[in-house]
Amino acid sequence: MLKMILLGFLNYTPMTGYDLKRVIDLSITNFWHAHHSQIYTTLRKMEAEALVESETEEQGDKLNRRVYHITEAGRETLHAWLAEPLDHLPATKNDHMVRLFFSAMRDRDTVLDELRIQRQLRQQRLAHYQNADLEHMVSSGAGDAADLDPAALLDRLRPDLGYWKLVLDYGIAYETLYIQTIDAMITWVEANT
Amino acid sequence: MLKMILLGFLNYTPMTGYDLKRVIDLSITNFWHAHHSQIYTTLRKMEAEALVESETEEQGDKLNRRVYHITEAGRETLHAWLAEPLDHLPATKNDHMVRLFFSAMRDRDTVLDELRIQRQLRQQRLAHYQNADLEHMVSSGAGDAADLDPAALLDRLRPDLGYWKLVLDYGIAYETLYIQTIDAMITWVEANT
DNA sequence: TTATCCATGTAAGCGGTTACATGATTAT
DNA sequence: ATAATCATGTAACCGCTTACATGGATAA
Repeated sequence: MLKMILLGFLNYTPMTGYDLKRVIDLSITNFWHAHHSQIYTTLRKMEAEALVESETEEQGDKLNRRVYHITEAGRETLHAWLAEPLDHLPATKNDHMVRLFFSAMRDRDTVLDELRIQRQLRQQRLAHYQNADLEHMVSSGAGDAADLDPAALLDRLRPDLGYWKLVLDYGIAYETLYIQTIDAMITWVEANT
Repeated sequence: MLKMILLGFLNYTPMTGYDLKRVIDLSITNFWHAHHSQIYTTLRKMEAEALVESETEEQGDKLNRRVYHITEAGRETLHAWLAEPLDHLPATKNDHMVRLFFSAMRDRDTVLDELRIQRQLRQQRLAHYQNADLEHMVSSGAGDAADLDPAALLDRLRPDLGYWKLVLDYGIAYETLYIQTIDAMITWVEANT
């Protein structure tokens, strides 16, 4: 999966591992994440599989940048992956719900504390989503597309913007629901324990 | 995490690895899951850590059942884990949203197919949740609590039932929202691509 | 001057998946 | 007769986290 994500971003423009880490953290971080260590090692594996190639940008006394670009084989792999519709529900994990499941054996106050903390964190994430301005993020170079000027970049990514907004809207709807759910949970715990 | 889940269930009653696999799949499966191979190996590790102990039930020509029970150290570990409120948002992963994010480079029909397939799967899960009858599941021995009769079992698990229902209600609300979101996505794709 | 950003890696180890392997019992 | 359920394991491998390690450039 991470391989496909890296191919997905490299399909826009060549980037370093550092760039990829940043761009993931600025976009799909709440649907997929990876530490830099994993990204660097995965890129090496992908190069061995000929999905990407890299050139080291020599730059004097600074640390060299290793810039990766997607290969034709990489593009094919990416498109093959996207061509086959996902035919099962992605597995979800949610520590908080698991803990809630076992909460009859906990202190009432601990449960309430946890619910309030989670509520606040969800609220923060929601605010972050709501303040996100995709067009601005793209044109200010969040994607950092090499040698293009902001306007040209925005133009090239115009078709993507619609899908990115769909994903963002889902994030907003999800966090909103989660907060409502937590509120109902708090009310129930206060009344029934 | 899996260790805590196993402790959580063993805290109700002693069980085999097979039982634990089944009870997880009947309860929190949509918030956490594990293959039987992982459960068996994890139980062995937990026994080495003295969190659980096991006895092998000899039963003639049938395959022996290895019944695990929680130890005092296990109970302490479980309670310590539950006592500390979760202070960060659990990481989420969602292949479908990641794929949607990259969907500008896909065929319109592939995207729509995928959305419709995902919608159907979500609908099935929702129906499953809506048909779930917690009291019936407990009293008919889904938990399989050893030597207790259904009525006594239900009585003992009465305090848990409230929390289980909260988690179930969240599941219902989540799937409902997801289906609505997919519908909006389908509409958008049909109109704009 | 202190912290953050840029930039890249290695290594140990745990978590988790997939596949292999076996075999009796019970339900359709 | 066939499939599903009960029941337990091993092994290879990949994914992922955590920690270690380094060092220049830039901003507060």
